[in-house]
Amino acid sequence: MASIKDVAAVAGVSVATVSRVLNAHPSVSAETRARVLAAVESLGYRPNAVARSLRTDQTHTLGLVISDVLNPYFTELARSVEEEARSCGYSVIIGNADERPDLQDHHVRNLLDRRIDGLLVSPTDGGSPLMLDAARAGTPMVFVDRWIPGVDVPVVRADGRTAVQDLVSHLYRLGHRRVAIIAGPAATTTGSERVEAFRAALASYGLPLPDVYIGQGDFQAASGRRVTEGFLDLPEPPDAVFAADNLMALGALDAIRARGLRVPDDIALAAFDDIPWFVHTDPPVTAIAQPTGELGRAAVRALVDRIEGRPTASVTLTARLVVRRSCGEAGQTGEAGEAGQDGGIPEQTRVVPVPASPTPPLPPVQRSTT
Amino acid sequence: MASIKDVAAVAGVSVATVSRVLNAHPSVSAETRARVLAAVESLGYRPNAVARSLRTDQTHTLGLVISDVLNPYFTELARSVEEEARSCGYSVIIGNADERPDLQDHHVRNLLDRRIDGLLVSPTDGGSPLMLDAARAGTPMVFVDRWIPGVDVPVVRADGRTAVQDLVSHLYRLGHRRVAIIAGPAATTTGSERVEAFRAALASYGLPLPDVYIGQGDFQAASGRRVTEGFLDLPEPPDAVFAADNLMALGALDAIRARGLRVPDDIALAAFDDIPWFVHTDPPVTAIAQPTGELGRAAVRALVDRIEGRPTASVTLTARLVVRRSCGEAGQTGEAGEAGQDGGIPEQTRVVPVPASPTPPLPPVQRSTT
DNA sequence: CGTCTCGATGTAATCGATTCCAAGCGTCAC
DNA sequence: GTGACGCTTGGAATCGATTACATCGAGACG
Repeated sequence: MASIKDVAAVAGVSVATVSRVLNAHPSVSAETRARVLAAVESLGYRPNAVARSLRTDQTHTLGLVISDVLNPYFTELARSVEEEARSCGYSVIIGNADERPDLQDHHVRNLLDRRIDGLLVSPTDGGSPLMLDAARAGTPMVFVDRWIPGVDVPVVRADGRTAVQDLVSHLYRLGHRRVAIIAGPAATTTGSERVEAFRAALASYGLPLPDVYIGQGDFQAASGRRVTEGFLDLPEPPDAVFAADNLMALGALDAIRARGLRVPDDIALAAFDDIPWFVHTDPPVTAIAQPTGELGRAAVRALVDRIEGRPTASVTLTARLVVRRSCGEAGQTGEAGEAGQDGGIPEQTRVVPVPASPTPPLPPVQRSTT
Repeated sequence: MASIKDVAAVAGVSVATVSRVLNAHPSVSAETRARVLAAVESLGYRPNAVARSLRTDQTHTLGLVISDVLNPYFTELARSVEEEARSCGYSVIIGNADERPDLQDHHVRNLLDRRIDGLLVSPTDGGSPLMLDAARAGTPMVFVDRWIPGVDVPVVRADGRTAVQDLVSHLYRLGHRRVAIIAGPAATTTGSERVEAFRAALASYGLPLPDVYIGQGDFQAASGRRVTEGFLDLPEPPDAVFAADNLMALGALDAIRARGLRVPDDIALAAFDDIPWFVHTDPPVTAIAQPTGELGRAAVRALVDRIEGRPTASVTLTARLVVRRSCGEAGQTGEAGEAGQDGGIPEQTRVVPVPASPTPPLPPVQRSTT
């Protein structure tokens, strides 16, 4: 592959001049520039990004470490991250942790070794020494979706408390009183937060959340199935189940169907994270939708700000409840084609008109500087 | 960040010796090795992969350019590729083309600039000059799923002809005679191949595939919806629709539901590419399943072979029909929990027991050296 | 007409590794 | 005693770029 030396030789100039032309340095005569460009063209020369990175100490690359690519929520997040990064002149290298701390560490180490300019992480656990060290050492870093408490790193996430409150209100009005949750790993913020929000919302209706109604999942489908089976084996099974992510909801659907039970007649189901498929499941699943694309874009902007030395703010957006049929038929239906998803596909969906809620709603967007 | 020089200084040796220790070169005394390792440890030194790549002209990185990350088929493919690559000591950088040739080119160029060791591509179109040049220039390359005819690059893919034949046989037995297809872009091999296989299978049953029953899609949900609407507007709409990928099937479901029609009573639906969600849609969707994980692994193995100078073979695996309920109830039901997907989730599924087929079945696996 | 300035270009150092070559030194055989 | 050999180790070139500094020539100005 042709190098800058070859170009210099063909154009009859020094490598410095070639470099100047390539980097749009002003002090190159028009005539020389043309000659160099012609040489570049004729050789099909492309600068070696590796050499350039070594010299400039910049890779124009962002690392993104996510918990599970197979989860449509993270897939969409990854996509929006790449899109925004590209428009900012950065590439993205994705590391998939599969919810495994060791794999997460592997990817963080790998990305750091490659000298990425900045790191976007949705941590799988409470944080390995490696990640904490990196943060402390000044690697530009931003947490997205999940975060690690006590680390001085901006966080871009969605607050689901209002939406969870709306969900509980929805369940309550449909007559559900024995409600259970399939929780995510306690080590993740989203895992514990969603349980707490759910518990608080239930409490505001005077409903308990007994321990047997808290199933420990790991954000994967299989755990949703396992936990749901446990619920159904209880002497007094719940009449509604809330899955803390979409894959565990899928597992729950599996388990319920395997028992020959019907949603929502025998048991209601709702999920955190909305995905296109939920419109077409049997029945369509009521879910809490995060502004995923906006989350990804905001995270990239925050990280790029940090990389380029600008002040960086944490961003909190709000999630919203999307009512479908999996918790029971509300008074009204709204069956026709409705609000579209990203691609403009008609969705069988109703964004809940903020039902009467005993707790004050949160402001739609919070911003705080870190 | 500490460099090899710092390590050398701390250990009281030259950089050459440090490098030897790091690369497990034999001629270093045990005592020196220990001293160097101690220095590495105390400094938290990690070798700079950028510098190393520049010197060795190897990045130990594979590029993967896929057509659409949001398509669960490609997500799973990407995941298995990364997994296998990791076990071979390579990292993967994914480029998402979003079915856009310009984006595909952007990513190929970017990956080439980064001097990846090899390229895995599922081309969005017939192939840009850029990609053809790269192939000709000797960049180790392997096509996966889709390919570009006439280019001397190994192909790893699944043959769906048998499965399509099985599908048509299934449709025929259920009484469907007016069958339509939502095709992918003609520029992709999978786009045209699936139409041809479908047409051939129909012909073997004496059924026509008139032009009005061939809808032009682009592998995205919106096009599936649009094409299906067109079908339903025909004076004589089809009684069965075959979508050439899962996203277009999703769009078709949307369109059918928006008309208030029922699957399979009013119209049957089947899809190419099986995904976990198809088990839980209303109704569960009959689909042609590719051995996605194996495809990804085989592709990586082929590419690594090529990179490391071993002979490389094209690989063709076979897809199989998975019968569910979206084409109508067959004689039997098979309602209980059944064969699992990758994660072991019970699926409401029946792998078709190779129905009587007028054409001879293909051998299960073909291998040919390229 | 000499010098000063400025634009255009080249020379060479540098980034952080790897690796060839040479050198130092101890040991052993003759 | 000395030459050869082998084991360790260091010096220095190298990969392909960027960039500070030097140089050179031409035009401006006193």
